[in-house]
Amino acid sequence: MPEQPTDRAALRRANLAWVVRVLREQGGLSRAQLAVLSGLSKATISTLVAELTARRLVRAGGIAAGGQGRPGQIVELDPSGVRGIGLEVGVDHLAVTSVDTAGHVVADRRVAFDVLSAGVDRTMDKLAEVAGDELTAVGAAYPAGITVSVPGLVDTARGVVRLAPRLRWREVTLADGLAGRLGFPLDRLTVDNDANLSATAEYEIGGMKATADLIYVTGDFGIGAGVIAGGRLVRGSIGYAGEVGHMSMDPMGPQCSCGRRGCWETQVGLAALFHALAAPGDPVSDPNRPIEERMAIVRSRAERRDQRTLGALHQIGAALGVGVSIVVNVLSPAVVILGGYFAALPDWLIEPARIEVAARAVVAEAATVRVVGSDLGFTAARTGGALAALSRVYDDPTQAPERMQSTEAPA
Amino acid sequence: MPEQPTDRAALRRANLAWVVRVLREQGGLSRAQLAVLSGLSKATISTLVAELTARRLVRAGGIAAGGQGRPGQIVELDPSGVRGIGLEVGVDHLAVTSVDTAGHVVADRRVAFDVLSAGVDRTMDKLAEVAGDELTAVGAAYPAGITVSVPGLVDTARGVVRLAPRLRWREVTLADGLAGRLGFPLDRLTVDNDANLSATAEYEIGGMKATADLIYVTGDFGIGAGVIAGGRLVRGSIGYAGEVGHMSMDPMGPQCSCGRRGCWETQVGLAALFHALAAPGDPVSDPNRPIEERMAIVRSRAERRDQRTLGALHQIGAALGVGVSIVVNVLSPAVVILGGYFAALPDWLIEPARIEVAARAVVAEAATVRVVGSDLGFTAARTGGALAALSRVYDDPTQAPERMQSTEAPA
DNA sequence: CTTAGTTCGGCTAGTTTCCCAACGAAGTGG
DNA sequence: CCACTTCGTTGGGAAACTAGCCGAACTAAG
Repeated sequence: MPEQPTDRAALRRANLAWVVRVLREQGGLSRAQLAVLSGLSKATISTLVAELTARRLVRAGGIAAGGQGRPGQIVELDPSGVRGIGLEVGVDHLAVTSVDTAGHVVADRRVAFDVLSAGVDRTMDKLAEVAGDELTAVGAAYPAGITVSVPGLVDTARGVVRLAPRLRWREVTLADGLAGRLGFPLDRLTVDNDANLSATAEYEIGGMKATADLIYVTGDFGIGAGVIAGGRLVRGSIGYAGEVGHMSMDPMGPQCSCGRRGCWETQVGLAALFHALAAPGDPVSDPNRPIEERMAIVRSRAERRDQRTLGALHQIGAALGVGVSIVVNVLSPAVVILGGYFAALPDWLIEPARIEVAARAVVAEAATVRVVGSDLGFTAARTGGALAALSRVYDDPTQAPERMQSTEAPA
Repeated sequence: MPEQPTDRAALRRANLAWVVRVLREQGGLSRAQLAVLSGLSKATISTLVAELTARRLVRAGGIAAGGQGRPGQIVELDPSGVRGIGLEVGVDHLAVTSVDTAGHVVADRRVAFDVLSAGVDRTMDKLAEVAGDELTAVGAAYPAGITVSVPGLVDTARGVVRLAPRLRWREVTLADGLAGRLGFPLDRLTVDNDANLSATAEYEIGGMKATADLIYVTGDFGIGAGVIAGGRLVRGSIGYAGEVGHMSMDPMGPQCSCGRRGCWETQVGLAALFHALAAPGDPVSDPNRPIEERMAIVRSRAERRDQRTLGALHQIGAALGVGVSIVVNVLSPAVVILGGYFAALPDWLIEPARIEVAARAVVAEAATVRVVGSDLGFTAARTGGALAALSRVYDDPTQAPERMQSTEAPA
């Protein structure tokens, strides 16, 4: 099981990746600055930059202003060269997002689609169609990879969806199916859990970017978590880390769909929310309305200080905080990011959650752990997928194809 | 914060470390086998082995038997060259362990010492004395490092014990104090939490060795956990990961010393055990008896099928399982190792815990996660410390001093 | 406007580390 | 004893980084 030892090619790869990583974190830098930061010589930096330019990962930027002496020529990421593509399978929609090397979302499209009635094959057909459109739109840029976000347990190594109750999927060989339909290489097509990818998105470009220890909690009918520890995604031994929805919170709690009692999901899942704040027949509980619309109704009621709504939200926020405090005590993250519907009702859910966490975390921790709403909204998972796809090239820039010699136009 | 880029020295270090790591995991191998495993050339392997030999990390072993052709000369770790030293501060004792490169414990000494009445300074004096004796005993071998295990929250970067309630320590600059007293370089002296080090020991040499995702749970008055995910210790943003003792398990549970209700510790800590299985005045509850003796009494009662004892153990085992199931759902480890007093009563605590975990873990997980008792007993923490100290040299073999040229005796 | 000073980035020579190919060494099998 | 196989070393060569020099480009001062 020992990782590969390092040969010279790996050394080069590591240094190319280092340059890309620094440019990504610090923005444009001159070669001289890169040399100082890296400890490598200017000559080495120049060859690295030349190779990255040939691979269309970086390009010449402006001229560094100010200071004495010859100004440096800025080297910056080239947003036009490479794209990462994220796909998303939801219960009632499919979506695609494309990000450039700078981490900017250059395309985001969501199409309504009833996955349940379409079934696996027709869903894959449609997903391939959506992905194919985006691949065409990418044009001359190199599509570094495609990552599919799925709300369920995923065997990432094989690209198989083991179990996605909400989609009624079980043992779906999604990576194979898509690669075949798209003619896209299988090794650049991955499938992952939505919470994991959302956590990745928050880590890469979210408000708490580059926080090495963070946890993302999805708020939906099911509750899941994506865990990043020490700057690396924690998947667990069989890839099922973050399945926090079925933590036992209350031995006497209500029955859960999993058959047990008092799972966290029964306290803070969307079903619990609707049950707590609306009688049957209330439009808020109408499963045919889009979730954003229902959230808007809840928000307006809360703003009108409707007592039942406020009470329900407070109760759920508190239960949310109790669960979060457990995860905090296990993992000691710097920040817990609440996504999905939690982020849609920040004023009423996150504040009570914060109070519970502060009261329950280990003393010294309470002062440092932050609980915040996601600002990526419902696009977090697919954006994370697109970023994860990009990271293939970030981690090994030699994956990007080398451009022909710069055709120097003769005078 | 990008890590160091790779220069040639780092390349060499990585390859030296790779050889050591493989030899540690696979035992002795010939140069030819190492070349095949690594993908490096035989020539490169030869130079790597030569350097490691000069640094006394490996030595020539026997001759590989069997097969056609010239038999290979085995290269194996040299147990005499380097030592890792682990110190342990307990409430009623200090201890020291020394391990060699093969991971074998070559010395283990425990001295009774009342830390509470001695206070911080006298404890550090005594600890330095114990460590000094061991440094002398190490002789010609190179002491790679010293790691001190403390039952509490530790700032590992600074070597400061932030809070250790059982020792009544707060903000103790242990690394500085010891380094000064011992004349040992500060950068090779670290302080860490006992659960983290126990997890390290299990990962390095325990029965579940090399399991990349494992969790170690200490059973004592306080409950703590050491988390290894993806082969790396998870410390959390401020180093307080694994503080599972104060997870809220039951909103209506008994009062905890931390002031809240229903913490896991109140259900499965040693205090809960004694409370459940003995009336006041019972010798089992006598805090002046050593813990091993009290456990022996409990064990004999359980073997005699004493009803109160069996009931208490079953109840605690079940609560143990509920808590473990939460951690399992968050982290999806391959194994949960129960240490401390849990390991002393395996037949009566671990089996009920297993049943709860199987019933509560996410479906697919229940089949794969294992719950076992530690077989390192009460020495896990200090052994882990010694191994952690060794890992400094494993990770960068150039830390070990280079021996003079092999003084070839003239004929 | 000229000159001095500073910094940038490319260039060349040199070092380190790894790779390749060939070869002697040390066994087995006939 | 000889063919055969495999091991580990050796020498030549390539890849990648280093050191230091130089022209280029800009600022500052006279």
